[in-house]
Amino acid sequence: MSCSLSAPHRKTFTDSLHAKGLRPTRQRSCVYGVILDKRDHPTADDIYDRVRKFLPSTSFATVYNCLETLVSCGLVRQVNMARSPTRYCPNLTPHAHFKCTITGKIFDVQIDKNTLSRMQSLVPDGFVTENIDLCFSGKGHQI
Amino acid sequence: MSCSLSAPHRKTFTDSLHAKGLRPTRQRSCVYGVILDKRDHPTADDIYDRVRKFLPSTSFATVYNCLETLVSCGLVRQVNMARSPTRYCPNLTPHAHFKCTITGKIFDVQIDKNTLSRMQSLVPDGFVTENIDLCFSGKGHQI
DNA sequence: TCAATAATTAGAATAATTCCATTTAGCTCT
DNA sequence: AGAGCTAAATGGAATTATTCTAATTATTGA
Repeated sequence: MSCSLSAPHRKTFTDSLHAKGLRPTRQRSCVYGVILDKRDHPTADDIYDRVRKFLPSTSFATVYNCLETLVSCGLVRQVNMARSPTRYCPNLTPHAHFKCTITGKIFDVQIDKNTLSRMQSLVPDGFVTENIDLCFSGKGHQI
Repeated sequence: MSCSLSAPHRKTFTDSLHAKGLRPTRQRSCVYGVILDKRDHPTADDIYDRVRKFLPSTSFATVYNCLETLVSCGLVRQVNMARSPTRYCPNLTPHAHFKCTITGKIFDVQIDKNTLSRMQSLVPDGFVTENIDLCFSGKGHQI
C-alpha cells in the first residue's frame, strides 16, 4: 500500500521531481509513500525498515539519497531536535513541532499566517529565507 | 583568559549550578568561559580544542557532560541545524538563528517580545513549553 | 531497442555522541 | 586542615548516524 501513491500525491511527486530534472524512481516514490502513509515523524532508520517491506533490496545510502532529494524538492521536511536523529515529515501546511521531553513524542503545531509573517520579518534585509523551523520542547499533555 | 570568568559571569555560573545542587567545577567553568569568550556558535569539537588550551587533560566525555549540564541550567543553548553537528551559544536575550546554506555561517537574529509571545501562544493548552528554537536558513548577505 | 547517464547497491569509512569502569576532585563535617 | 562521601572527570571503547566509493542496475530519450 505505502509503495503506491494516490493519484494526486503521485502527480505532485512526479511534477516536483521533473521540475528539477530528477527521475521519479521506485525507491523515491516508496520513501515518499511511507512518510505520507503514517504521519509520525519517522527517522531515516524507521523509513529504511518500512521501505524494505516493499523493496527489500533498498540500502541505507538510497534512503538517505532519496530523503535528500525529496527535501530538496520541497516534498518532505527535515525536523532536527536536540539529541535525536533527524526526523522527516511530509510538507503540507506550515507548522511547528513540539517535542515532549519526557516521552520523546513529537506533535505538530499549526502556525497561523500572521504569526508566520511576523516571524519571517525578523530576518534582516539582505538575507533570503528559504526555510523556517520552529521547535518547542517541554512537557506534552496527558503525562 | 577564557578560563577565568568575569565576576558577574562567575556569579551567574555558580548560582545557576548551586540552584540545581551541582558543583561549579573547573571544567564546567572553562567550557562556559570559552563559549562566552568568542560568540561564534562553536561545536563540541571546537569547544574541546579551546578548553584543552587551558585544561589539557580534558576529555570529550567531559566536554559533552559539561555542555549538557550548562544547557540544563539554562546557561547555554543548543542550536540544532540540518546536517551539521550541534552548536552552542551563551543564553542571553531570546534570539533565533539564521544559517547561510552557502557559507554555513550562523547569524543571530533578535526576537522582539511581541513576536515571541505570539509564537508561544501557538502551543495548545496542556503543553508546557520549556524551550523555543527558531531557525531560519537561506542565503546570508554579502555572498 | 540501444545508448547515455542518473540512481541504486553493498559495504567500508567517517563523524558525532555516549557509555563504562576507574580515578580524581569538591564539599561537608569535624 | 584532614577524612570520608559522592559527584564529576578521565580514557578508551562502543554505538549511532550519516556519508563515501566503486560497481551494478534502472530510467529516459532517440
